[in-house]
Amino acid sequence: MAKEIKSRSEDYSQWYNDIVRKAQLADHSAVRGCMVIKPNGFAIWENIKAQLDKMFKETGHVNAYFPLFVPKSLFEAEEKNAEGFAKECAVVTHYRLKNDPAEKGKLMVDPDARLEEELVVRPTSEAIIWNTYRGWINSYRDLPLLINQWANVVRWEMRTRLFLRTAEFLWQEGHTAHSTKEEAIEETRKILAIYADFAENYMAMPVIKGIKSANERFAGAEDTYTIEALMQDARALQAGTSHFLGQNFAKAFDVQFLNQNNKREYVWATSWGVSTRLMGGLIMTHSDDDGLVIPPKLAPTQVVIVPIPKPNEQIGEVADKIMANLRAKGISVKFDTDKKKRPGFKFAEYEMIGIPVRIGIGMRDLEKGVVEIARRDTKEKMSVPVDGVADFVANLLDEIQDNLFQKAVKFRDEHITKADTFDEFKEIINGKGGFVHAHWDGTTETEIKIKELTKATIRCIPLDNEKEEGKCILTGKPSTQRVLFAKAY
RNA sequence: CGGGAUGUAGCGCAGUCCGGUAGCGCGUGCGCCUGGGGGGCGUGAGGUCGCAGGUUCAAAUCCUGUCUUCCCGACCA
Repeated sequence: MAKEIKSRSEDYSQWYNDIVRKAQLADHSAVRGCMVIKPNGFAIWENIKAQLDKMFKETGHVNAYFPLFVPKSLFEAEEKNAEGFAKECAVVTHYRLKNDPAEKGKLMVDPDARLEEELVVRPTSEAIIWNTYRGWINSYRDLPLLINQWANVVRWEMRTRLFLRTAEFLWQEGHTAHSTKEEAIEETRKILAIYADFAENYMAMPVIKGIKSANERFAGAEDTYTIEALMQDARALQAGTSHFLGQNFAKAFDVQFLNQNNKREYVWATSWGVSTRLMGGLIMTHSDDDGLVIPPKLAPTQVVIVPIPKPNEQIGEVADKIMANLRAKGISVKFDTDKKKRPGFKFAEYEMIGIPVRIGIGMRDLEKGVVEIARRDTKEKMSVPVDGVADFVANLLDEIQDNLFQKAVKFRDEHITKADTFDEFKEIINGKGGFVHAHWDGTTETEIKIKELTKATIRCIPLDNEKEEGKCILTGKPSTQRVLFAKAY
């Protein structure tokens, strides 16, 4: 059978689309720019969600749910935020349809059912949440308020790609209120650390923690912190953001509290989010020309057992025993008893959908008391005695998780390059790509100019950045540190 | 939102220029043979040609409109 996935070297975009389709992660829908997340894709998202949710709760956050619609007057209250999102908002103007008198069987918007005030479909929930918080916060005893919500949001994007940028997407958005600036900044950084921990230790996707330039900052924030990952095509992906909002929203929505000295103060705020975009990052960090590769910690099914050539009683017995042992260790496993498909076909199919470990059991193996274990990341195959399978697989899953991360780290590190002149800068951006570590004079004007000339943007100023005197690569003006540039998704 | 492509069977495509009532490969149903990396032979099923109008004796094909998807740009998580 012909290869069904375009190779990465031939056409990276097409490869990505092929993976999403062939691994049955998502489909396009009847609605422009909106996707259907299929069971294979949603199962991974559920794992992402479960782990993050646990981490949020361990740090004192609780979940709640706020409405999809935001009255326009609330939405516009925080000016910068409203301005930032205005161009991509869906707006509800009517609340009723009626039969179209001109065309039988058709419906039309009832012109008599215009809303007095339009409702904005949330592109993010700060407005509705801060309007609500005003009623919840009275005293310093009510603080901090640490709330998260899992929700869908809508941003009317011109150009969409499955998972990476869709008009509607799923995400979590945390919205916290604090009595001091320091505590809010600490919260912002704490969440960033959780995101980085999750990205690296669960997704096996190395990230750089940093702070955004003014130009790339979230509208309405004082500071935006980010985790930036690098995809296999050497383009950067913003994988999560955590915002220190200062008192902007507290002032816009008049959220004040009485401090211990009985004085009224505005609260300090944060917001933070990661979205289904992480799925895109996961795909583009690990997958290869044979299909999806999922790190074991997020794989809905970690191990699949394939009988060779087809199941019989003896193979079934061994498979059952192995499954029981694996499950006792908390490993998810599936036994493929489908008699209609051939082993070779199953091998290819499970590689396509990214199951980390495959166990092949045939009569020839059983005569020797072994099974064949194949790992998805390296395609390596090993013979392992039946009795030791559970321990072997448990170790192997850890090893795969680690190997995926190390491989990604190596690639990322090889694609961080220093540039000291603009010619060098352009050569790297247009050549090997990746992050370019270069001096910048700190002005938005220069940043925009560089973007116009090279399409590279400032991804972040790394938190662990070393201070270093230098000259801006474009203007030659003095600079105190290098920042990371890259072409980004 | 601008430029360029695209839409025909589940998937990938040909047919469109030069209108005449739809075809190929893969998949799929059934049968037999096979069986340690996407099997072989045989025999079937499956499409109001994206949608809506129009021209015509006749439209996948020509015209108009509209929508989808992809690529490039602008915008953006």
